[in-house]
This record gives sequence, structure tokens and C-alpha cells, in this order.
Amino acid sequence: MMLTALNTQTRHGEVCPLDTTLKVITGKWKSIILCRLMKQELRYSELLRTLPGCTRRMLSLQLSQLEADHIIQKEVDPTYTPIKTSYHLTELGQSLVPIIQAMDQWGAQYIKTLERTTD
Amino acid sequence: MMLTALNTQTRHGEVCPLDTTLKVITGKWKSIILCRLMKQELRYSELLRTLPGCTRRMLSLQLSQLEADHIIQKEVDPTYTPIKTSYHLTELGQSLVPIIQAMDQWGAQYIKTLERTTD
DNA sequence: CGGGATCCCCCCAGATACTG
DNA sequence: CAGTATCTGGGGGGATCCCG
Repeated sequence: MMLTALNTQTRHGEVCPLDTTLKVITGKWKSIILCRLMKQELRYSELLRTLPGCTRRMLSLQLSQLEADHIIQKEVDPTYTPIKTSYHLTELGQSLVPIIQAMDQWGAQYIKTLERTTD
Repeated sequence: MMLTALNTQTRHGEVCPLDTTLKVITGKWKSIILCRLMKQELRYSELLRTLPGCTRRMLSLQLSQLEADHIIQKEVDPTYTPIKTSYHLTELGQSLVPIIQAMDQWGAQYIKTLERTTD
């Protein structure tokens, strides 16, 4: 599994770490997956249940990309039957939490500001 | 011109300001446009010149979305001929700068970490 | 100079079925 | 339970042309 984030970091003809960060967290379900895993480790089916509208295919894709980028880690417990897999943030993923929280707060303030000015 | 950011904030069936923020800055050229405009006001053609690979169509699209979301402001100077337009960050756009810088720093650290661990 | 309109192609993601 | 394989369509974005 290749890293997905570093491949296109020079898309604009120059190194841009901001783009690397965006590539890591941008994806139809990545941000909300990260929100879930910030709070607790979760199993595949648990994640699926808390993501209404997300197909198994998409969940697999998003999870595998986050894992390839070393943001989350997958744990398979072979003692369970049927199989049990769970996902949790890596240390690198944990380091992203403050950024995510800052973006969440900015978004909330942004929404409030626009509600005042556009009504 | 409609806001682009607020329309899908409940995509997952719940309000998620993080997604609003991501929607504002995610786009094929938005992040690098913001990087440019953080430093100085620029004209359409100046922006285009510093974005190798970006077509005029895409530049127009990305700029109009950023403007619709009140992140940048467009200024048309009618005294010039031919027409002269320039773009600069709004106050709301300025408030995004610390987030962008934090994401840029995280990305740089991320790249360094992965270079150590994957080599 | 700073765009908009149109055509067209390719890729992303949904639907569905299959598997260890 | 936790995925993968295949098919298919709809939309994003490139190329091109037009306009005030």
C-alpha cells in the first residue's frame, strides 16, 4: 500500500506541505471518521453504523487511505470469530487532533458570522 | 451567487463545522490561491501566471467560490483599460490564515516524520 | 484583460454480488 | 464480520471558442 499524501505534494510545481495536510484529511468520509476515532477506538461495523449513507466500499477505501498515510492503525483480533477488526488513531493521527479542533471551531465561528451578515 | 460552504454542512446527517471549513479551503487550486493572497493582493492574470497548470476556467471557478464564501473579495477598477480586477482576502479570509499556517506546519512535520520512518 | 458558454472525456462513487 | 470485484452513470475539469 502506497502513501497517498506524498505523491502529489508538488502538484503545483512546488512543495506545499499545506496540500499534503489537505490530502490527508480530505475525502468524502475522512473528516467524520477522524472525528469518531478521536473519541474512541471503533470496529469497522461500528464505524459503518455511525456513518449513515456511507457504503462499505467507501468506508474500506477511506480507511485504507488513512491507514496508508499512517493516520490510523488497524488491529485484527484473530481470537474472535467471526473476525474482529478495530481502528484507532496513530501517534501521527493524534497530532492532527488540535488542527481538526481548530478547523471545527473556525467553521462554527464562520457559520455564525455568515448567519448574521447574510440574513 | 450562492454560498457553497453551508449547503452541505449536514451531509452526514449532523451539523459538522469541520466539514464547512474543509469545504471552504478544499478545491483543486484554492489552497495555493489562499497562499498567494495571504502575502499580497493580486490580479487575475498575476494569479494565473503563478499557478502553472491552472486554466483560466478553473481559476475563475475557484475564485468565484472563494468569493461566494466571503473568503476573498474582488475589486474592479473601471479607470483602467482594459479592465483591471484584483483579489484580496476579506477579514474572514484573514481569520483563516492561522489555520492554514498550522496545517502547513503540520504537513511539513508529517513529511519529515514519514521520511524517517519509511526509508 | 478577465472572464463565460459549450462540448466532451474520464474518474469517482453508488449498486450489487461474491468471499474468507 | 469485514471486506473485494465488477459494472455503470453523473459530474468535475480540460480544450476550445466567444465576448465586453
